[in-house]
Parts: sequence; structure tokens; C-alpha cells
Amino acid sequence: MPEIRTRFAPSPSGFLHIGGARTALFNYLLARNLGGKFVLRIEDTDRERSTPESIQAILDSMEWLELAWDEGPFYQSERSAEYQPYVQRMLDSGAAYRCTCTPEQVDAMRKEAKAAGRRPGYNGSCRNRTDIAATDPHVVRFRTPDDGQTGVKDLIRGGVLFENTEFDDFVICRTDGTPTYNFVVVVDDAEMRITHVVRGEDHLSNTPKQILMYHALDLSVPEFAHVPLILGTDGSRLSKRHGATGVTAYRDMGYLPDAMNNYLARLGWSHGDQEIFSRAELIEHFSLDHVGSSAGVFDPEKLEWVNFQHLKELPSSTLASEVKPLIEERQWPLPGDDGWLAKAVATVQERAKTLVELVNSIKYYFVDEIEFDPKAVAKHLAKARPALLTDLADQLAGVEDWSEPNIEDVFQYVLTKHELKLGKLAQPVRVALTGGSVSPGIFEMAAVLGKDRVLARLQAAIPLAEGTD
RNA sequence: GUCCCCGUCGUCUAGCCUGGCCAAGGACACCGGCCUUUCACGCCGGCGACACGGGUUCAAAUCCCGUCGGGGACACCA
Repeated sequence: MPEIRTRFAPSPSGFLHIGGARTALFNYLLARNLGGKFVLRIEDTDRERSTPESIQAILDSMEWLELAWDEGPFYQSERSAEYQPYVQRMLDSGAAYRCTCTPEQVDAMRKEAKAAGRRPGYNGSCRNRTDIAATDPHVVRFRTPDDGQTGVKDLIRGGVLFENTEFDDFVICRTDGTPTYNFVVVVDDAEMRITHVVRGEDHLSNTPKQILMYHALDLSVPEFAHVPLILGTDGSRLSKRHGATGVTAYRDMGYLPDAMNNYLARLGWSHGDQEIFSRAELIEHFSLDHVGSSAGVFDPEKLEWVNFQHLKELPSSTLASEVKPLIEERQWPLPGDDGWLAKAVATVQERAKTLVELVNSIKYYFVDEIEFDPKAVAKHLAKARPALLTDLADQLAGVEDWSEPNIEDVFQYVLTKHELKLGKLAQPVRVALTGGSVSPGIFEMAAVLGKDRVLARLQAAIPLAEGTD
């Protein structure tokens, strides 16, 4: 059995969107699962639309998702010399012919066909001409069969039959000499010895044309698998108006690459009831057999949940290193070493769905100028008796070993002394230490904050306490 | 318009190929409860689907036909 080879072949006319990322992922997973190779090829034959920025965006996205390719990236724009011999071969064998019809003329044919209720297309007027010289301005068209059918064997949806009369003689080489997509993709996939072409369903109707060319060129036809498209919430194809569709936008929003891969894989593919997969599990279990054939709706809420599942399984030291750049970005001081940071992030590890959300929720660990939430102050701090907080601060000051259990002991002591329930003390203290009424557990938070800062914040808050009962 | 693909809870899906184990399972979201120092987490429970109509069969989500609905393709774009 020959080596399994898959490929991802995006056209660089924008960022890598969700759908493209999933196609890349499926190709990557299939290759890894089968022990094959994954090739990256940039389809930039359209010079007008292809931009260096797009290429970079695609590369960045793939790197972020850690979809490592084994070969490439190959650029079609650099391979034009490769294609000419194939065009010549088809010209020589009569599989293709020269055509001098102008785009305007072809356009008219299309309108005419449409008006007559036929599929719009070229009418073949240059098919049998022999008077066109290679030097005349012309395109090269592929001569499609006048009858018969072409079947596509698709690994996801089975056999699909197309009537050859459905196809007009399409252009494989433009007037300027550059080859077009449907032709180039055949040559490239053949030359790169791709065994499995996994791509979006929007390519399904191109496939029979390509198969016809494989035959005309006497090349072996690869396996095809057309994965269903990803839709927006309203059921139409995912686009900008559905919100963020570029993969890197999710990186910037604080999603983990493995979470993104997990979510994307599960959108259209399944392995029983399992929802959460590590990269290794994805590779181990992925197979085209379990890729569904119906389109799926992209659900940001589920993505969020998947991200949360991955986030909470991260070792706190790893989480800390993910979070560190975000802290620097915000120019917050780091009052401790990496070990301290790990402890700090551990307190909110199960309280945030994204890295960004997580970082933004713990500004008080870094910045000593507390931003008080007026409502929280009014509701909790202002109602506390100054004596209570003073008492707590005094007791806390005497703690030698600043640890969670010791802090808790002090709280218990003060609570008993004042005959109060924890809530009556914890909430005012929470506001004093963080400025708000929401935070991790009061003891663990205080432990992370450190004795000096806790005492300082308590002292600073006492004037705000105006309770009398 | 023509051709192609698709159709299980709001969403992602299991089941469909190889009919009976399905009075259709899991997950997200939503609702309620428990836990509780806040917020979360967690746990328990609830809501909720085989698009429709025929047919085949002792038996159909599963097989066949039709209808309807959604999507895609018909470029000197990819």
C-alpha cells in the first residue's frame, strides 16, 4: 500500500476562516492517524486576489493550531512551468483545444442558455476549429464528453453520478497563459502524489470535471472526501456577519488551540459520546467513517464550553505561562515569581471560560490601586462595622505562617468572637481586597495576595466601613 | 433556471450501511434544586427531535418512492 498523503490547499484571499481550519484539521488528523504525510499548498494562481498578508495569516493560523505540515508550503504561482507540458499534452491528444471567444461572447452564450432553461455555459463554438495558431490570443478549453456519465466515489457520501452533458468545455488556461484552478489542482495533486483529497463540499461538483482530466492525462485518481460546510446560526454559509470567522480572532479572545481543534473536530465528526479530546486522542480516533454528511452550525457557546474543559485540565504552571504575556500586555506589575503566578491563576482556573476572561478577572492580584465597585461597596463594605475589620486586621497581623488554613483560623476566631456567620465577614473583606463582590474563595485569595498587601488593603478600607450594628 | 448534496431535540451529535436491544442515548444552551463565604465548579432533575406523505415488512429513525425544506455548484475565482 502506497504512503497516505493528504493536503490542505487554501487560496490566500483573506484570513483562514473556521471552515478552512477544519478542513486543514481533518487532513492533518487523517494523515497522522494513518501514519502518512500532510502537505500544505497555497493556491495562488489568481494573482489579483492573492496577497502576501493572506498567506501569512494562513501560516500563522496553522501554526497557532499546531497543524504541522510535513511538506510545503508549495506555491502554485511558482510552479507555472510545471503546468505547461500538461496543457500541451492535452492539446496534442485533442483532449483540449484553443478558443478565441471573448469573455463577452461567452457571457452572451451563458445568458442565452439560461434563458432557454439550460445550465449556463460555453456553447463549444471553437471546438472543431483548426485555424487557431498558438500565437493568436486564445484560451485553452477542456473538451468534455458529449455523453456518458462520470461517477465520483466519495468516502463520505458514497457514489455520486453526474451526466457529462452537464459540463461545458471549461477553460484550463487563460489568455495570459496562466492555468486555472480545476486544471492545476489535478496536476498538483497528481505530482504531489496525494492519495486522499479532503476538502469542502463546495468542491463536489468540480470533482467530476477533475476526474475527466485525470483520465485525459492518464493520471491515477485519488480518493475524495467532501466534508460538509459550516453554517452560521441562521443556516446560511458562515460569513463575516456571523461574527468572528477568522481563526486567529479566537486566539486573541483567549481560546486554546487544542480546544479549537477539539471543537472543530467534533463539528461534523464524532467518536461515540465523547466530547473532549486531547490532540493525541483526536489523532488516535479520527477516521473519515465517522464524518457526517450534513452541514453543521457553528456554535460559539459550545466552543466556549470546550475551551473551559481544556482550560481547567491545564497544569497551573502551564496556565501561568499562557497568561503571562497577557499580563505584560496590560502592563501590570508581577509581584511574584512564576510559582506565585501559578498559584494565583489556579484560584480562578475554574472560573473563566477563556484566557482573556481569566486575566481580566484578577487584576487585583497585580495592581494595588483597587478599583472599587460602588455597588459592592454600598452593599457589603459600607454595612460592615469598622471594629470588625479592625479586629480582623489586628488578628491577621499576628499570623506568622501566612497560609490558607491559618488565615481561615483567624477568620473563625473573629467570627466566633463577634457571633457572626462567615458571609458577614467575607463579603466586606472581599470588597476591601478586590474592589468587587466576586472573587475566588476568600482564604485562598488572601493567601495568594500575601500578608502585607492584605493588611494594607484592609486598613485602607476601614474608613469606608460605616456599619453600626 | 439546471445539476448535485443534505434533512434525528434550538445547536453539535449517537443510532441508519448490517430493520427489532429506541416508548430514540449523550453534549451545549435553557429552566429548577442541592452544595456554598461571593461568583463559578460540581452534583441531581426537567424541557426538548426521527421534516412530511405513501410503500415494503410481523416489525422502520433505520429499506424504497414522492413532496417539502435547507445548502452547494454552474467564471479567462479558488
